[in-house]
Amino acid sequence: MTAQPFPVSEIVTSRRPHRKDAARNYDALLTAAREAFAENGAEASLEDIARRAGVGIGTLYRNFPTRRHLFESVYAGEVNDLCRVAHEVAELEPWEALSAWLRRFVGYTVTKRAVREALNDESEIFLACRDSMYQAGGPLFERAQKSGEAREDMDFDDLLRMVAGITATNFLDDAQRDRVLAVALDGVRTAR
Amino acid sequence: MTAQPFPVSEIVTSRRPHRKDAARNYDALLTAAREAFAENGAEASLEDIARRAGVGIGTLYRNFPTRRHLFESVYAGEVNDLCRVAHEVAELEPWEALSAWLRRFVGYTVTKRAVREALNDESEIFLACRDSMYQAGGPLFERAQKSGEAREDMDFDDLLRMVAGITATNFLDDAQRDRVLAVALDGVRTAR
DNA sequence: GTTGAAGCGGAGGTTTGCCTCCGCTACAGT
DNA sequence: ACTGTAGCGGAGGCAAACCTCCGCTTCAAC
Repeated sequence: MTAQPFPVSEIVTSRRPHRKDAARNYDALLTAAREAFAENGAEASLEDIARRAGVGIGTLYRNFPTRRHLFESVYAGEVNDLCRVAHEVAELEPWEALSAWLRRFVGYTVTKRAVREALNDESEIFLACRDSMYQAGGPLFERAQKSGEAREDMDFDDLLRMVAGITATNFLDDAQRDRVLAVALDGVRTAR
Repeated sequence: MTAQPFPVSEIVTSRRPHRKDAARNYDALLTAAREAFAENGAEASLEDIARRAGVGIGTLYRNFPTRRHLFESVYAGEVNDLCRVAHEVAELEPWEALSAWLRRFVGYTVTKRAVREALNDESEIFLACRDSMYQAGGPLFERAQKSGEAREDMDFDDLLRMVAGITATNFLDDAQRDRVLAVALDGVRTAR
């Protein structure tokens, strides 16, 4: 949520301010935005986000001149986390590592809800974020392919979109989501 | 698009008017709405729909008092079609029948785009539509299960949500969508 | 043809969200 | 402690979409 020394955050447009109160507001906005985007999708009301964060609408616009700036900052934060997780799971067995990482991927609610709208987006930041996420997660998939556990006739982009699509859907409950995801991943796995 | 003698349409709220011009407008609205919903999701502008249909906004509201009436009418039409298709494919081999039906399911763009928002909806009409769709499509799935081609540890609702989720996502192109869908369906199939 | 009623359509009031602007506040450097 | 400036916040103007209402049009029954 705050700054961290990872590739993606360098690119991100708006910088966390230096003054103490301002920095607090910045963080509050990011948190509020993540919540709002998760709840209402990428179209969430900016005024509502400012209200949640307990700041004026002016403050929101100063930190994030456009809705896109805000959205991209939140998105970049999640991508960053995912990149870090990819490093953390690298020591597990191939398939285990991949599916652990995908489970984390599922947990990122902003991306989950908005990825459907944003995944085709051409903006520089989105592309950069996707790149670094693909660089972090892709090897996990390739490793699983090399070890013979993941099928060869699909690529990492296919996989991510599949998982994103499934997790963006409404389910009766979390159990159903997990069940469906497991079925789909069985399709990714080669002969069991 | 117009009236047809199938279960669901009985329940639908708004009736096609008798007068010739009125009936034409009604159909035009339904067509325009389907287009608009497919393009912009369930939040499409009603004024835009009226414009596309070449009628005044007042006419739209007379036929469909609320956005929901309109949406439900379009939805019901697609459900109807799907029910009919289910009968048509009944003579094919079990797995073939199921996947042929699902391919048609994928083609229904309104449902596809909006199902994610609507599939948990509690409205009477939605429930009724889902019921009749499940009654039409469910047997195809059960047949595939009995013949040993579909796994037993998931139900038809799981399957539909999985397919809906995947097809509602953005893909680079249709080829990718088909590829991903095929992978997921491989997960549904039992040992090949 | 006449005529009554069903249907039409869009002007306009209302709401909701976007974004700018500027007088006020409070931080941090000296 | 003082003070310049970065930062605050919300009033208010604008745009978009919603929905109602009512005078005009057009159908179809006779």
